[in-house]
Amino acid sequence: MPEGNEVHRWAARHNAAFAGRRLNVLPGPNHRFSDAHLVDGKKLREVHAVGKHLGYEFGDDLYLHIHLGRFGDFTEGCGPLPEPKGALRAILQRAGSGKPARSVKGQPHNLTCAKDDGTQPFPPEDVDWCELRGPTDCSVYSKEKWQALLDRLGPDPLAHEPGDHDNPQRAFDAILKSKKPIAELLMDQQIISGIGNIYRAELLFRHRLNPFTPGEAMDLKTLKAIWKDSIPLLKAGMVDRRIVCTKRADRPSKQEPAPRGEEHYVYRRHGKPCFLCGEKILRRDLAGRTLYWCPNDQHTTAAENKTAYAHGTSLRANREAAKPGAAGRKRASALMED
DNA sequence: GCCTTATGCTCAC
DNA sequence: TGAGCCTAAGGCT
Repeated sequence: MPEGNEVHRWAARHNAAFAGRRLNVLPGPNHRFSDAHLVDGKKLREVHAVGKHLGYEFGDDLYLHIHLGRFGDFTEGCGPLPEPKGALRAILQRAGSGKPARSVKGQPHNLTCAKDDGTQPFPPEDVDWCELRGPTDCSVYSKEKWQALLDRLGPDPLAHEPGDHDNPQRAFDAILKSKKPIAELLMDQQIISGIGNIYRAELLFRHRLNPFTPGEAMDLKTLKAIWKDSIPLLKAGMVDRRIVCTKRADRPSKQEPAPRGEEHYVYRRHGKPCFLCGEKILRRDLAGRTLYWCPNDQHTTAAENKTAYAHGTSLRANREAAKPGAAGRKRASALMED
């Protein structure tokens, strides 16, 4: 369930564990990874990460493309493979490994993958295999197809190789030309790659921005500040498998690390008081995803606040209510009576 | 056990 | 713009 920070972390770990080695690449028991045989037994050259996409380069024009989507996740282990389960999609395993089995579901890590920072079950050098579950995509690309994907993606705040993906100017230009709200533009992977629903909500709050501001009404200085802020925020993103966006001084507890419930300013805090001003956090659907914001600190208008979901009703009921026409309202009222 | 929700994306209309 | 797909966890009955 990653945003760009976690995808880059997997790339770093899998490079350390698997790059330069021959791998067994196996489909799960549900036959949904029909390309496995194309890369099985081949040597992995390098793992690439751009935005939320992973590319396992096996040479010979073969890139295993993995996109975790909302639900995808890896499990890592050492030694013999565990019993396969139904939802499993793919396994990457060092050819010829055979240590005692240890496994752990995606664990807390920082992007740096420090070996001895206390957050690792074991260092990536000791990882013999990984299992993949629930990805949106797991298929083999040609180099041309991989490159076409890269060309389509906007700059990535976590890009570490000089080139297009580390140059934000393209993103700034696209935003300043658009009439769409900034909250929608920040989620658009063709504009900026790697930002997801948590970071967009939290970045907008950290810069006290009205999420409904049209891109063309933004100013370049603010866009540069958001970009600059996003880099350390994404890098430091994972603490105990949580994305933490609050500054220590802003947390009610003033504690470090952030206690549960104090990781985010607005994300999934609807109905709760803003840490800074006490106003209730609002939420609504925007382009198919839930947007969270503080009406006071983010200077939204009364009309904009009126579009927020009613408290105490389900997301589904609110989505139905937002649909035009009497039928939608009827469905919504039926749901709300539950 | 059912319902809801979730860090995402693609395709058809 | 809406439907569909992917999986797991938590809250509720």
